[in-house]
Amino acid sequence: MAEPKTNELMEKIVSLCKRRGFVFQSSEIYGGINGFWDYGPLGAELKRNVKDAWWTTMTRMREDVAGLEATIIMAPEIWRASGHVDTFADLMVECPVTNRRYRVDQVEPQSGIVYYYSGATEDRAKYEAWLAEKKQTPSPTKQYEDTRPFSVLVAKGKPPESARKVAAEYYAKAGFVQFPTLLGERAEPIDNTSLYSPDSGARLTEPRPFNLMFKTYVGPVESEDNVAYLRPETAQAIFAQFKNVLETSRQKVPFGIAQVGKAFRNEVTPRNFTFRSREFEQMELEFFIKPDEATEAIAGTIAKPGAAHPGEPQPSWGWEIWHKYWVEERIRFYENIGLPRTTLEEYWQKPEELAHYARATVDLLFKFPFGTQELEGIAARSDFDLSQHERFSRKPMGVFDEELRTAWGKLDDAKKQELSSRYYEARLKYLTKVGVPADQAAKEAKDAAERLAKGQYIPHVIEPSAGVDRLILALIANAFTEVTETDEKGKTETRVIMKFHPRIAPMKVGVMPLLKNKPELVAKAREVFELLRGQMSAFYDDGGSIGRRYARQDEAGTPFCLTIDFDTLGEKPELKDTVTIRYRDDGKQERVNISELLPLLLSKIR
RNA sequence: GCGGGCGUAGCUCAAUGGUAGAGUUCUAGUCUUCCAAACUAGCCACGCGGGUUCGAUUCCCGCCGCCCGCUCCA
Repeated sequence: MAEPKTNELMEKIVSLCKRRGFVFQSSEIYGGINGFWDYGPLGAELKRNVKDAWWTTMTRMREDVAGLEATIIMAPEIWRASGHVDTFADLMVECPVTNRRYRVDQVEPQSGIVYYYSGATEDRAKYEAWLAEKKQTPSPTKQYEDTRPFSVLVAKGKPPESARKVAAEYYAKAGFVQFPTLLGERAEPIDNTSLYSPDSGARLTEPRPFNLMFKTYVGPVESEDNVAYLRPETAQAIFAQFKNVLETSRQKVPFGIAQVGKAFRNEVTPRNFTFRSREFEQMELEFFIKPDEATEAIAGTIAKPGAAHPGEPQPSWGWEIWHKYWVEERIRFYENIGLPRTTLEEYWQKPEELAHYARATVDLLFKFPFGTQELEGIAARSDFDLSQHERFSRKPMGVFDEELRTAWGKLDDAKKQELSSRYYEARLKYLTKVGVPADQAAKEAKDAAERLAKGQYIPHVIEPSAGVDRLILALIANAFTEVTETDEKGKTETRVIMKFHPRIAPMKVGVMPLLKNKPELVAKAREVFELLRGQMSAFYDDGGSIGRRYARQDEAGTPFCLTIDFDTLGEKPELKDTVTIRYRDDGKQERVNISELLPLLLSKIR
């Protein structure tokens, strides 16, 4: 149940975003287009600041990360290697009870008895008991019957109750009725049908294309031969260019490749303002590490993570501690741009929730007004990605590690044997999982283990992957502050202050003359404005009263306002060439000499 | 994708089968010595398309969009 309060808050945030020019609906004059959003003047500055902060933190401030900017459209084979095409390229049917999807041509034909139902009505006694327990009144719009026909296949010899159970689940799930009484049951034997769900027996949905990737054609001819996709994530480009970056950046494992860019997913239901959009931007790092067997050969042991930030990277770090390291680094980043740790949640995915390639995944969640939702996922992806690209492209993705070769030579035989066989097992497991025939898999795994002994391996990956647009939304929600004030006449007024961290605030400073109709004040204010612009985003404003201008800047989230008054001009000689700096969050004011302004402000926004 | 609600100035809301009004914002001006002051003037709207009708913002249908619940989110 959504609290009405949170809806109200979201509405206020959406309204402010439009009113102040943070976010507009895409193509609004044509009625809008679902799942696409534009950033207005303030939103564009905010987004740029956030991306710059990420880029600076992740690449410029680190010696072990290099940048990349790849294209949105890439060779379609990339998406076959990554697994994005396979699952979704064909017509799919869905089981309405378990929601599992099947390729329509891969549903095994079944035989048995089909139980047909013409619909269901509400079991009022159960429904009312349930309402009483939940202390709710019935919804006036609630219908008490569902007239959609439904059918279930059960194996011969099974009792009709098993069919009824599935049918009841179906009707209850669809929402018309909570406690269905089934109508019009009749049974019929059937042979070799592919219309029913292999897991629940429920009648499958009509086949429909189900590909969440946007499709286009390269070249003027729209044929199947030149189909291409808009990338659904930026990560794959990093893997595809791994070797080129490695060779040109003079990096050695462990190192990372960072990229910021657009990605596209044809979401079934975009929701929650910009949170789930069809066109969105990602900030992704793929951090390549040695397999644990190599690390152990070099360092003798594998360091394990504790509860705290593990500190500076060490040669003994295995994948687990690297993973923990990146989780902590990413939380620090959010703290640095004004999202306190208390607004975030860490969610360690359970083994059964993990994607097929992942060894561990931590979601960093933000407490949005509409619920606690993912901002970033930090996945330990093993060597899955590079291995897949090696298999599909037939280009070697392994690296040669001098350190490993030297260390390996000094190991005793027992240790060599142990590490070798662990590496062999891991490779075998991967190869088997992706469908390589058993004898071939065994041979390839053996080759890989032999290469390891010579200093060669396919790096493993830790991937911190963040959504820019949902981060912007989080920052806006976090900054949004309402202040209600009552003046001496008893009139209450609610004002909005956007409390962005100065580092990411779209406008850093507002410059204004105290009075607009005094040319000396205006001239001096323009002079101060010229001094600052170019060094930071600055806004000159002389419209309306000074209070109105402050309020406007508060709503835009500008952390500092400078006011030029008669003392600036020398009315009080000791205050000549000083201005008032006014702070957004508490309205406090200080006098600052113009010559000190630039260093002072720069120190606050960096 | 299913079900429900909604759609009138930038925003918040009104009225109406005979082409719309307020507050606020915004713009310009007068004034104004620090937190949305006052006065004057001005700009700006019936989501799109079809139907019924002499006439539709109003009634009906379709589409688009937004919100809510389910679903989806590799």
